[in-house]
Amino acid sequence: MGKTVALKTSNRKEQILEIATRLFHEKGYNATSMRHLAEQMGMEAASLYNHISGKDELLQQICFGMATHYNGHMETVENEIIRPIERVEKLVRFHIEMMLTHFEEVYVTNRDWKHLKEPLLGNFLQQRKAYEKRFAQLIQQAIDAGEIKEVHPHAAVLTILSAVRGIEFWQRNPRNISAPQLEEDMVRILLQGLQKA
Amino acid sequence: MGKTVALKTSNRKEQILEIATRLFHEKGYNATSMRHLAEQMGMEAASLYNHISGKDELLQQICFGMATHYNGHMETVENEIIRPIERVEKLVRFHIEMMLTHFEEVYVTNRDWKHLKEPLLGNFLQQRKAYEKRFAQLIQQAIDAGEIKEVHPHAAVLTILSAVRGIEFWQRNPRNISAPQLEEDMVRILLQGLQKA
DNA sequence: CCTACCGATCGGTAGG
DNA sequence: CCTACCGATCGGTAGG
Repeated sequence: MGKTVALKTSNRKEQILEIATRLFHEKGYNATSMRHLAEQMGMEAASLYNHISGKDELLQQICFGMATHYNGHMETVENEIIRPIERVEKLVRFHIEMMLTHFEEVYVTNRDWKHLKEPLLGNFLQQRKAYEKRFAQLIQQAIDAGEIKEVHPHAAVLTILSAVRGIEFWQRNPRNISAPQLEEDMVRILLQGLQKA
Repeated sequence: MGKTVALKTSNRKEQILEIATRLFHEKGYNATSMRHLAEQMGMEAASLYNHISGKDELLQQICFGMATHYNGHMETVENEIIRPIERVEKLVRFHIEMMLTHFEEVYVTNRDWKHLKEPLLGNFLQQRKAYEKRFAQLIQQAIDAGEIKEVHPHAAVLTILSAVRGIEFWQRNPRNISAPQLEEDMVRILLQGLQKA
């Protein structure tokens, strides 16, 4: 019986996190009230605090979950035995696919990490900075190998990350370009450029 | 004397708008309180309402000012007698330069336009959609002229606009890449691509 | 441009 | 999981 209760609590917590992710995405962290979240859960606002410590915790779960996910993938790519430029392309594709498959979590993390509180805010920024550095190093290796043009590695990382992030503005309607097509076009523009040779 | 008062009021309004732009950039629209804005102006919150109709008006001024600025430039580029790809490059450079020279206004517009209220929200979205369509048409013309690869024009616009917008995450410190260098690298990546031919 | 104030809403707690 | 409630803060108004 104790086990049942524990499981139920755990599921409840996950449910809250799922709905919070959706609401944060729709309205933003600040504009999402605990009362609205509770309403969507079919309970009173006060009852939420039996499952979570506060609004903060929900944002933390989302942001640090994403950070762990990205770091894990970076590790994998670094350990693959492939050409540097293939590593870069894999990273670009991974970022695009994360935008497509984990849209809400990525979106919320990108926009709302600023509302994390210290010392978690500092921790998060440190992780992101370290991630971008590893990304830039892979680009530098591709430059050294003569596979990529001699651009500033950090400018390249910035261009890639922000271009990909722009997928959040992409209109997902049937009359528009499809997801796989968007991925191919974006990878092509970033690697081969718009201009015809 | 009436003239003096009118002038003073006008200056005061511009002052409020300047400070509001800075605060909106730092904290976001929702998190910026009229009390904090008033404090920065050296007055009480209630006094702000002698110069402006409400918090809404400040956001409107910023967002529609930017929209007008971008639309005006688009008109200019469309009327220039140059090759299609040169038009595209001019637009890319204009967007980058706007991010560098009107940083706070562009940043606030990009992030906080969602807080505009109807019917202005609809009007703004309509303007943005029309702008992106004109941008896509210029790209289509460059494709037709054989100057740009056959990508989906909207994918290209999305990639360009979001890559440029990413400049908001760029660290402006002396140890980092300079603004003109960033512009050149970004234009080069978008037009010629990262990969060496 | 100020004092004084309003109704609304917020995140969160006490106690059961 | 609920009722009842707290202190804080919000955008904005009345009246001068």
